[in-house]
Amino acid sequence: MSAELWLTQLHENGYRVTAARRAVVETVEKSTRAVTPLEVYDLGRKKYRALGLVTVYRTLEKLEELHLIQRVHQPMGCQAFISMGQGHQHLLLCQNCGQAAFFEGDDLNPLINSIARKTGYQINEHWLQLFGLCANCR
Amino acid sequence: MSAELWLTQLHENGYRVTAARRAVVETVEKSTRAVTPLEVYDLGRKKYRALGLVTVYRTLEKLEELHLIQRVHQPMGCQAFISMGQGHQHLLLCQNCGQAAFFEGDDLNPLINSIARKTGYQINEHWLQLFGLCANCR
DNA sequence: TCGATATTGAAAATCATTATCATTAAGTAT
DNA sequence: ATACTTAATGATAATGATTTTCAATATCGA
Ligand SMILES: [Mn+2]
Ligand SMILES: [Mn+2]
Ligand SMILES: [Zn+2]
Ligand SMILES: [Zn+2]
Repeated sequence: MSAELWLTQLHENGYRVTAARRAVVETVEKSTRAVTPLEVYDLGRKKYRALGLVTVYRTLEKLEELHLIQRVHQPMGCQAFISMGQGHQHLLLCQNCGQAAFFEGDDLNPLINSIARKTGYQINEHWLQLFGLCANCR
Repeated sequence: MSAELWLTQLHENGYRVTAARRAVVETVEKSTRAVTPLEVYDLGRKKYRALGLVTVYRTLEKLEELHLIQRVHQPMGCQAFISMGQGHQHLLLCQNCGQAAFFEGDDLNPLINSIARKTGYQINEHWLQLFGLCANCR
């Protein structure tokens, strides 16, 4: 559904909407877990047979640049992407099946202020990620 | 200082203490920022001329396995290591010079419990990392 | 001191990612 | 709807980081 929005974003930013990009966008947008370029390639080829792996890399690059997707870091590797959540959200990942859930409501300000005072750092950003087992896998 | 402890750890776990490993250990242990294998190689060769890059990779692998070092994930790349903090600590990294500071005292339990309830996940682990500018760079 | 074998570094092999380039096709202007 | 400019594509080659192989060496317990 929102795949169309992504394609609109691409178009509005001067990029052309092609069959290859459709396949990539639809694949990544609908996934509820982080997908690697190779996974996107395999899944995307079911939608568009001629899709090339190189184009997957290039399209993911553009989607990341437009903040439509984000890179997901995990113990097993950091070359996976998932759609960007709405607003200030973080990820909760299933260690067994990879299922991702977004959450919000973390309030790190007290901690951040305290650390800033103690260390003298100016703190600009934070990464927070939770790992566990989803309802199905636990 | 604590480099000797690391070497002891290696020895106690059945690994031999060699000149190459000394060079790697002393380099990584004293660094206050995350270092890549290539950086360890360059710095380590000043201590032990014959050091090979392959040995750096192999030694880092063992140090990580013994929980003496940890991998550091950053926007620019995830192939860097820094000594493991004492107890439950997280990293605060300078976006300019890479200077790392450890901090503790984060209490995510209320958040984690709340998220667990809402999502049905069993949460086992969390990653938290702060980014900013150190006192020198700000 | 000796000897079994873990470790080493050079070189070759892998593997993921990136660059080239001739061909195709998106999208605007006609 | 057609033509045209040029972004985009995918096959292929190149790159670069990490791993594997392997013969030579060095560690460390006996
Ligand atoms: Mn947050
Ligand atoms: Mn914590
Ligand atoms: Zn799961
Ligand atoms: Zn700094």
